[in-house]
Amino acid sequence: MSLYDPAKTEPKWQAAWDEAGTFKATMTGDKPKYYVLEMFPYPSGRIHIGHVRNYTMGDVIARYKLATGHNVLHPMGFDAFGMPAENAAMAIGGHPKTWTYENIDTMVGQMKPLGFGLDWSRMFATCDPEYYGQQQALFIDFLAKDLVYRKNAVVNWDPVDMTVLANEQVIDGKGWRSGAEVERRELTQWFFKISDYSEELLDALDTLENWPAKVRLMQENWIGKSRGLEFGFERVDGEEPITVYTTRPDTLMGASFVGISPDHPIAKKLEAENPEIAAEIAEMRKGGTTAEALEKAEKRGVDTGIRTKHPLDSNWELPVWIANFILMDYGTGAIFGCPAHDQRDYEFASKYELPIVPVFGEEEITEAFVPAKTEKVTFLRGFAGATEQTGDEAVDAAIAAAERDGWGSGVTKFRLRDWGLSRQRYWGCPIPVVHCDDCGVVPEKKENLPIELPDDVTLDIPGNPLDRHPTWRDCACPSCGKPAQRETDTMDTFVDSSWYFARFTAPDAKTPTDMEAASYWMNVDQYIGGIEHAILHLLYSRFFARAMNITGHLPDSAREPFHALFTQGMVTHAIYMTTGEDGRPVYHYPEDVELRDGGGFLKDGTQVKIIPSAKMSKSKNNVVDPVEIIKAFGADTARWFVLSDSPPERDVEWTASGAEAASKHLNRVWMLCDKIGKMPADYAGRDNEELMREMHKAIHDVTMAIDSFGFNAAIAKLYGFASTIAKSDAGTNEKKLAIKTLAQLMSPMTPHLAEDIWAHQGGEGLIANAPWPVADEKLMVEDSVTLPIQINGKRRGEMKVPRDMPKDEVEKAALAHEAVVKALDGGQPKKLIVVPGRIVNVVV
RNA sequence: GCCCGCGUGGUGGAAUGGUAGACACAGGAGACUUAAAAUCUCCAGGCUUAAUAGGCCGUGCCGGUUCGAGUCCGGCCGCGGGUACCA
Repeated sequence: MSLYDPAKTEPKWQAAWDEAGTFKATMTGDKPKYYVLEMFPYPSGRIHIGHVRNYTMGDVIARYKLATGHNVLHPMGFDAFGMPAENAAMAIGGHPKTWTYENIDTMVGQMKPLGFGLDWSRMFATCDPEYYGQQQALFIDFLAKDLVYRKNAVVNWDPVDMTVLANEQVIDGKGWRSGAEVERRELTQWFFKISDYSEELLDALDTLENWPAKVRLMQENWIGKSRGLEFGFERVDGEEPITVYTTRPDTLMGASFVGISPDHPIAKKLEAENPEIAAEIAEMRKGGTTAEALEKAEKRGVDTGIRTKHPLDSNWELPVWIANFILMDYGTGAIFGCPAHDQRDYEFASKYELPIVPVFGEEEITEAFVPAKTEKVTFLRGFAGATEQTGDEAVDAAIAAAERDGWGSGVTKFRLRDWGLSRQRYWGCPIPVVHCDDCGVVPEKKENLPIELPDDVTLDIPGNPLDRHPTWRDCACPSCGKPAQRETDTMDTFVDSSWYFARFTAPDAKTPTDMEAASYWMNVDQYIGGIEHAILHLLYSRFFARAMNITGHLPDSAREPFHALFTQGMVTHAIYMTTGEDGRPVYHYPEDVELRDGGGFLKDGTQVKIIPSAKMSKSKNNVVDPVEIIKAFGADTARWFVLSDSPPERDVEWTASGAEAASKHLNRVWMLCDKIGKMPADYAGRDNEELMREMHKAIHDVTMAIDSFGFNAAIAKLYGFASTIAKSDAGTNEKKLAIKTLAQLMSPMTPHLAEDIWAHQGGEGLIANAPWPVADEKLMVEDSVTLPIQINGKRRGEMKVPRDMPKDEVEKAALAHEAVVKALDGGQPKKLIVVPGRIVNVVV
């Protein structure tokens, strides 16, 4: 008996696919096209098991679509700019570029043996000058169409290292290297005008029928359309009124104070004039910029001394406070505080002993009362609408009243902010503009692109090396030719990943895209990636597709670039952590940790802290390298194993237990094939009809499962079908057909083994190109079904009846069933429910 | 804090509102073998019972809708993702 040897067969079939150009994407013939894309990886060093899972899913779809007669585009590349390369250069020396390209080589070397059906000829990395040069061209075109502009925005500022920090580099409000308390500081930065598209990006979500509902909901909430009232608080001192925006104008009679952001113009003016307020604002500016940090920070405020008049009662004066929880970039940067019906206002008012006056509900209040706006409440101090009304009705009535009396107007606002793309970092795409003393900010000429990053930089001291490079900044003004200076900010890496899918359609084009290729291949028919990208990456890409359409780089039909989206779950693993001498966490690889006595220990006996179940991430070292499984069992086993058991959309805690069993099963299938190959050609068998029925059921079920991303379900069916073939006493012809069909159904998951079986059974050509089998529904039908019998909803028996037995006969048969007779005890059933082919329920 | 998910045997998980636990892993028993490996067969949610039959309980917790709820609704608890400079 010959054993299946993946180490020999897998490279053989990979070479055969290469030679036949099986996965090279072409636009030829009249076949329909299919573009399947998995989110490209960051080249962190080595691939981990999460990558294997993700790319195997995409490959199953790609191979299945190839077999169902499509021109398939299935490319791969690398999202290669970003902080980890700089961090590596700081930590271990070397150059980000070297580190990145070496990682890419390693990862490609690990991916190729997995046998993915990828068109490798289209591969690129976003740090290739050929790619980012085209990205610079896009930026210049966006600039010309007013899709990019400059404004001030806050960043995390490390006052010791004198550098901007990423949110990830701020730990508990302190800089990760210096340990200094981080401050929020304003810088002039570049922004994409994504907020101009808020309404369109929101409305178009309804057209994305093949996206998960949860992703659409998350984007809807992120865009955050709201209707509210904008109005001015007149100042007692007669200065310009303070304009506020509120989504709860119906609570205006519960107003307790007017709050403004520390970044509000009034606050800034006071900061410059009044040292006490300046000191207080300096305190408020401490800490990082994340929404989480701002929301969780203790409420803090300072009375400006300014007094305003309540719009409904000019004798009612309200104080103006600067409050740390009010954001300048949402609404107008100013609010009125209604502590009775807003949790944050309640905390603030309690702390500073400001009045808390309920508008609806009960007079006595011990916490903020915030019912859903759809709920009906009784108003104690309403000023518009009925006494009893829902929040929504009250808001509408309040806006109508304000508009009627002319002191405010209803407005629609969005939470979505413009996309800040400036990064004060080296390893990113240079922003192609020049600062000229005479001409101002001028875009670079396209013929000068790409503006390449200089190689001769050092990252041993904090800050952006482009700023301190002796010559790189110096250039001629593209407009007047006088000496000028380059922009030293680089682009957010989200820019790189917002159009790579379009570039894959023509990766060598001398313009960002080639319209013919883009029109043929776009949109991505099936996009696959992690749920962690549900908002930012996918929203930015949707914006970019629109911007690229406006600038003539994508057809109208590609404004929504991803036809269908599947979000796979993450592979998680415990994090093993110790604390370094400097007090900062040190993360250890799973293979360096031994688990015993309910704890984890390093080789030197040090106990590690175990943080259970977190997303595999290079920065936490909780990654598992698939190389051991591939070495021990081959690519097919790894592919089969990562798809089996867990539903693809669910997170899965990694464990290798079961990999060996998966390998054994594949071997069993091979031996079954070998055995069938040795059957006498004329053996007639007995179970032919039954085997053919099971085969057609398997074709049907597996096809359905693949179509709906139920890979684990497909694999469960394939286990069953393999076992059916093994046990069946069918004839040689039937068995050969069955094993070839099994191989075809397995081929998207275990392509090498499938090719081998196909060849062994004399299949024509490559199984990768063989047409997908089609189930004959007529051959799937069984004549009888087993109906469970319930009494009062609990299963008490079952009966076997002909599939097409009429309902009244089923009823009769059920009533004659011994369990029913016993339960009725001579009486009549209260109700009898018969669901044909499913169930009988007798209510007694 | 806010937004979005998820929660089923020892484990991964299955189940168009219709027999909860398919299919696997780990485990147990057996067959084959001098032995081991490999392979094959069988058992297996919990409690009750000598065992079987039967009965009771059971899909994070509490409540609701329904002839019938893992599935739908409301409230809680726990875990995960995102939170605009990690990618």
